[in-house]
Amino acid sequence: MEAVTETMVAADAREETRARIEQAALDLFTAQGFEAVTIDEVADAAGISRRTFFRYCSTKADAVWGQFDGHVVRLEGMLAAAAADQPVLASVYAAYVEVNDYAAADLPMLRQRMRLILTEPALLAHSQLRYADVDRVVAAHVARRTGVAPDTLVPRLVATSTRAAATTAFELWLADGEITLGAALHQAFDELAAGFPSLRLPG
Amino acid sequence: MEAVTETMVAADAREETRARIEQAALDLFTAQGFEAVTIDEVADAAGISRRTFFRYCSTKADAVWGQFDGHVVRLEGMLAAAAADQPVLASVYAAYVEVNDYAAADLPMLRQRMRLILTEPALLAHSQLRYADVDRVVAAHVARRTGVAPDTLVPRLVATSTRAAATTAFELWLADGEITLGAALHQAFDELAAGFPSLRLPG
DNA sequence: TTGCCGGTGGCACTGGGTGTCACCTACGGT
DNA sequence: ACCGTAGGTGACACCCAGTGCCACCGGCAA
Repeated sequence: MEAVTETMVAADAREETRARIEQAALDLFTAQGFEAVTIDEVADAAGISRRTFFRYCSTKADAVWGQFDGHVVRLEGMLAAAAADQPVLASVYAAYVEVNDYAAADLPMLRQRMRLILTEPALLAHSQLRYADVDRVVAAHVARRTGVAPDTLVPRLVATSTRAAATTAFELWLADGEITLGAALHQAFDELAAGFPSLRLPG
Repeated sequence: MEAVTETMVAADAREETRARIEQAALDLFTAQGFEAVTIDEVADAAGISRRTFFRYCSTKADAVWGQFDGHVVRLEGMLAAAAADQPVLASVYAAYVEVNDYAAADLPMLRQRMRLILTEPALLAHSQLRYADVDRVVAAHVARRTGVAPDTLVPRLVATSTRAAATTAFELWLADGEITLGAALHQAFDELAAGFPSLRLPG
């Protein structure tokens, strides 16, 4: 459409379309609610056909998640590269903080995305499927480090409860508005790793 | 259909129909997979119409969960009745164990149900919506006990991570076949409450 | 008998998701 | 310049979950 467009290779055009879909979906879902928006409306807003929408996003809910697969891969890489002498829980904690260390420019979109995911029931449900991938990666890391099978108690429990901590940190970050995402993660992980010390303080 | 049926009041007939739907759904989903079974097939197997199915279960996934609302209510009651001098985490732990103390006769159906929920992606996603109710109840209890708002870090974190522990215990119970559900819950909660002590043991 | 009422089934409709095909465009080979 | 191919796209038809509406049928009270 413009001078820039002319020089675009196919991959670039694809990426640009993907971004348009994502932005259209986030805006429409935020304005009208996830259920109230039709895929036809998202497709129209993104300037593509309904059929093409499903070639980019396998599900209506997928449109909200963007490049989440890349996050899981990055998390996996960080865990694999963690220092061998670092305590297991600390390595998981550090990887979660690092993978969620967004540039300031990305924070508004992240807020929009997470608000939708934590607010809209259908998206909250769908999130479980995405988080299951994260859990597998974390459980595999814990299992490797402790020398047990990945489907035993401790790896699974560490994976699910650290993810619960991360999700809680996101909720806190969304609701507060003041606190940093990193600070929220820090608080949540400290509570978890120490067995909820603040519950033992005088009421 | 039989002599017993003649004496049934409306409420009894409704309960009997509900049970037939649940059993038909569990069996069909187990045999052919959740996605592969149509609601028409479940309705036919239960001897009702498709439209009536939706009067008993608001969702295809709901057919698997049975009387789960009652469990949440019971959990809430147990937490409210917990001794005031009992540590908060211990009261949550005890309530989870008690609400999951099934009669031996109910265990096969529970196994079938939980296997589906933890195995089928659509049901796993849906479970997040059911568990959100549990989390609210637990968070409210922790908040009441600690004198903070229910939507702050500690209540939310305790709720999500204890539920993560319970879910992990269910996974363990399903996969193992030997271990008791109560024993699995015990192991998971002990790990969680002590900050994952087994991670500090020699490799 | 009449009128009401709760549960049921049938029907039509919306909307998410998939399979299929025809088209078009960019590219490499001749 | 021509042709063939391959990948992205749009249009269409289809399946199925879920909803609204109405007609029916049973029991029950006046």
